[in-house]
Amino acid sequence: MPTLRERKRERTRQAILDAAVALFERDGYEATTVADIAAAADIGTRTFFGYFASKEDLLFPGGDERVAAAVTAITERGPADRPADVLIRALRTVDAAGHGFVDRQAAVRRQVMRSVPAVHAAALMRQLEAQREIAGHLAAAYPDELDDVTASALVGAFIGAVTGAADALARHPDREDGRAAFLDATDRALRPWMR
Amino acid sequence: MPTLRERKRERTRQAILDAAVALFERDGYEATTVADIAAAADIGTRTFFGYFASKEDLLFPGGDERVAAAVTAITERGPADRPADVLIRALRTVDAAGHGFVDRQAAVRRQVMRSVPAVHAAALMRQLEAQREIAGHLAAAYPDELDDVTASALVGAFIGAVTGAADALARHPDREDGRAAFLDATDRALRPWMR
DNA sequence: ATGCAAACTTGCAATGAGTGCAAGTTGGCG
DNA sequence: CGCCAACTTGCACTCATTGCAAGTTTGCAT
Repeated sequence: MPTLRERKRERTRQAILDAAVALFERDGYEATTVADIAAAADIGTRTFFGYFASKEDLLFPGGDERVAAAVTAITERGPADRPADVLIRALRTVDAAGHGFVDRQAAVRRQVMRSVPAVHAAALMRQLEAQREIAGHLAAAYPDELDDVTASALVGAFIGAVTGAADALARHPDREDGRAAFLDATDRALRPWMR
Repeated sequence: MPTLRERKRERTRQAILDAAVALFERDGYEATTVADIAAAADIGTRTFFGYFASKEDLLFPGGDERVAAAVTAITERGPADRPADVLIRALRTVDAAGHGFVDRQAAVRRQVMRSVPAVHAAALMRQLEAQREIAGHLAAAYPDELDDVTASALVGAFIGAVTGAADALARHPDREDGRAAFLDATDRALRPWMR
């Protein structure tokens, strides 16, 4: 069992996150001040920054499960798999994983990303870091054929295709065939690598 | 000839940019305040925001020539060119264009992007907008085979490969074979589309 | 249980970006 | 010449974020 201090810290952290999500949903991201959040979580405003380095960080708590899934796909590659095969499998895994559950956290994040450019920018930054990590693992998995730069180019191409499609789709609010269009578009963009 | 008002405005705008670049070079981006810049350009601090919406904007003045080059490549496509062929040619054009001239502006921008995450994030945001624009033109050029989403996926893949490689390369400060490694990496990542 | 050091909380004062407003200037044009 | 729109600027204000110093609380060894 974690120590009292740790349990307490975790509880406070959760309280902050819960308060923040509730306020963001009710008043919007920009209209909610850090002071509001701290008050709602019943801590001093100054204390907030002991838990989150910035207001933006509230929208990206914890690590990215998608990175973990990709790394797993790399680790569990088959002997006949080429680097591109591994990335294809990784995409499928991630897609299958992040399906069905609609967590409030993520819903708010998407909403805020649409309206606050700085937050969208922050998300892109995290995506870049994710690419770096995945590329590092991929290069390590194929030391004889891929150097860091080539692995990064490859991962960049795959993730770029997926996010490009997702971004384009996000700008068509209507469109009920979203998922199908997304799968079709990424499939066509990445087909040259499939076999 | 533009009106006096316009000439004046342009002169002031340049003065602000020049002052900013000089100060960024001397003291660094973060150590330079907007008030400093305004003072150096001999205008009121408040006036600064009538010329640039934010301090970050100083690093990204004017439109992206790379977008223009890509659009040109799309416009001047040959009858036998597939979408991917056009994008390949666009990359070559851009690469050839942005070669040789080392403008101070761009040098400062790269330097600042390395040290200030928020600025790097802003750059990624602009890149996304560039992708959107290019994808829009590409989809318009191939109305029968590409919809918005597929075009975006394709453009995302190409730009993703390039920036992935560039990012990886930027993290190896040493390495004198930079350009060669970059060309090799993007070539390998995009080869499946070449013919 | 006792007591000390490390970790945590908080208020206070600053800094710096960005904004709304209202008063004063200046350029464009009939 | 005279009016209107555009431009400039100072002022006051909101907010995120940080450094600091003064309390509090916990972990842990004695």
